[in-house]
Amino acid sequence: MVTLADVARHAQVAQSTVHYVLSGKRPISEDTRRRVQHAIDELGYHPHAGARALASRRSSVLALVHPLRPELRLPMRMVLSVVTSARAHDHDVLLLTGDEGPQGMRRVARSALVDGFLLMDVELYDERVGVLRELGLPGVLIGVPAQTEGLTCVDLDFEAAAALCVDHLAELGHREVVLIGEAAEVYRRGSGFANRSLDGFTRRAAELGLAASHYTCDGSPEQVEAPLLAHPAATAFIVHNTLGLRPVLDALRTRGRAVGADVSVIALAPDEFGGASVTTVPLPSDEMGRRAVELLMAKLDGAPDAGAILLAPELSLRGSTAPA
Amino acid sequence: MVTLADVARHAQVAQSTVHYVLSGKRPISEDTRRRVQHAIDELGYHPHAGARALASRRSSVLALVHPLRPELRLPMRMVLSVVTSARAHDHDVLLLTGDEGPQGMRRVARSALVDGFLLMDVELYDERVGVLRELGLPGVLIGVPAQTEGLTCVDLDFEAAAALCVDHLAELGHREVVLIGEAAEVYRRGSGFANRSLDGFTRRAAELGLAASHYTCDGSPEQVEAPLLAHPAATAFIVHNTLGLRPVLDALRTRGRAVGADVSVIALAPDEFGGASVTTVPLPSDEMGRRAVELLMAKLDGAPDAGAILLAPELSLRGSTAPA
DNA sequence: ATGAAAGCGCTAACAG
DNA sequence: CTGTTAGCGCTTTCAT
Repeated sequence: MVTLADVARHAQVAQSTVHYVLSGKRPISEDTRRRVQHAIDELGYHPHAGARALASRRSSVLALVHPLRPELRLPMRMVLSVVTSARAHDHDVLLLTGDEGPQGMRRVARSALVDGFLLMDVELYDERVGVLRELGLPGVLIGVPAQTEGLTCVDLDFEAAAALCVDHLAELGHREVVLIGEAAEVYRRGSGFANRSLDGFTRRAAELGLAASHYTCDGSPEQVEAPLLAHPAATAFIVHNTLGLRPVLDALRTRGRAVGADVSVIALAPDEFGGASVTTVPLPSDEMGRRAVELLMAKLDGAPDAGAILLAPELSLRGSTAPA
Repeated sequence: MVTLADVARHAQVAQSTVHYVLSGKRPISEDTRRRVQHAIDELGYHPHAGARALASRRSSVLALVHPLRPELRLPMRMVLSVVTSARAHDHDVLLLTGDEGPQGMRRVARSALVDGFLLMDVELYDERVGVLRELGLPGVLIGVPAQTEGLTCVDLDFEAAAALCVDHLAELGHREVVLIGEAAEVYRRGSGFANRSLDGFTRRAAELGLAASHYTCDGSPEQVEAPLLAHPAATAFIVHNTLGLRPVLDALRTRGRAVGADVSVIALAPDEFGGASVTTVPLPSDEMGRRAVELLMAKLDGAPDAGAILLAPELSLRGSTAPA
């Protein structure tokens, strides 16, 4: 392995000089800088991560924590965005899954393997938040829990997002809107995003004087059919259910209704679902991952908690909504 | 931070003694072992990862490398399986994406951040394989490249998998089979799995004397329809195209054909696709992740290359196939 | 069966 | 602007 000492010898300077050209924490004369840089390139030097972590008390690694409940969904878009953003700040990403539970977080924190935490998919009452507080390491939540004091969270403003859906449909002249939401269990579990979007939906529909109804949907044929049967004349549907979107579209077509013509459907879902033909208010996975990393980097540099940061929703107009 | 010295002081023994009760590399009297263990628990000691890596020249971290091409698919099932398996062997997982290119692999290897590599989604001619060789660190490929000498690879036996699909349909009495495969570009790019399954399909159909045809499919309506139009009387379809599966099923239904009754469809896809009603030869993501980790652990312990390990396909019978 | 001590490669405080 | 040096916390060799 090539060490700092090797580089120093090669460049005829002291170790610390090499260190300081690398860290930039000290003024270095142009001449030595060049000699050192040359030696570094020549020898192919890379600082030893462990030694660096030991001496500096910083590992330059972030832990990305998958929800503790053993549900098999990994928001890939966001994971990639997190890794890319972390690299842009010279950090790497360690993946932690729910299997190990809170112990996993304690382990990597106490062993100084990571400098901070990114919690994915945070729910209203999330075990990980307590662990984060206990550990005292910087952390950023993706998703908003019930209590946000002393925390930093990023999420889509689901209330505004649902309201935006209603607005769009109202502008198109629809007078009755039906929300096909997540499975009942999701609301009960206290998922922040599901409940907040339901609130936004209900409130905005009331403000605009629209008839509004809400159905939970677990994706089963029965629960997909239920809202359609109950509202045979409804012309506007909002689907906040990633897996239910396709079945709902299929069911509408089967009933001979032309989506984007005599019936409008708008989805609240990650962009990759729904494909190219469904009007959506997309979950900005890339931006959420990026913002989360940036907020964490700021915290590592001593910035104070930022509270709950809600990203403004945007309408992604495609072919599935039309005038009433 | 609680250090080895703290524990040693607390237990009235030497540092090295604490170390050896932890590592088990030396006989320790029952009495001291208890005292030390007690001190460890009492103080909540966790060894410092960086210090350990520095002294032992092992980081206990594996790099999981996402394909370098910037395609946005992360096989979540497998990632989770890899992390879980790695933890079972006292290792953590660092996620590397394509963004950084081969430089990322060099960086984490040379800085001793990781002990070995797991390459996901390896193609026939994969840039990462060369980098792996150059670095000289242990690595396991998930997917099989053109040259496997001096390597260790895990993958589903796609040739056998496709043959198994053909067998199943032949047993049901079908005499003509149609393979709806991946996008043309995937075959051209030299994806190992796509080409190998095509081989298995062609060969077995020939052996059994079945009429066989193959279509590439990019998921567009045209390419989904094409095979159905060309073979209006065909009763057996094999779909090796994750995203194309749903559209194919829809298109068949739209034409009034009852899947699982007058037409049979079998999918070669990860288990989560197709849902509960499609007969599949599933990609064993969990097992692949687990095997890959185990092989890598063995390599870290000095085991020789294992070559290409092909997992036997299994038929997962559901409702979408029926007698001709 | 246990202890003492020399590094591992880097950072940062101190000295000039 | 540059050099010297004392650790960081753990592993391992050498003693006993």
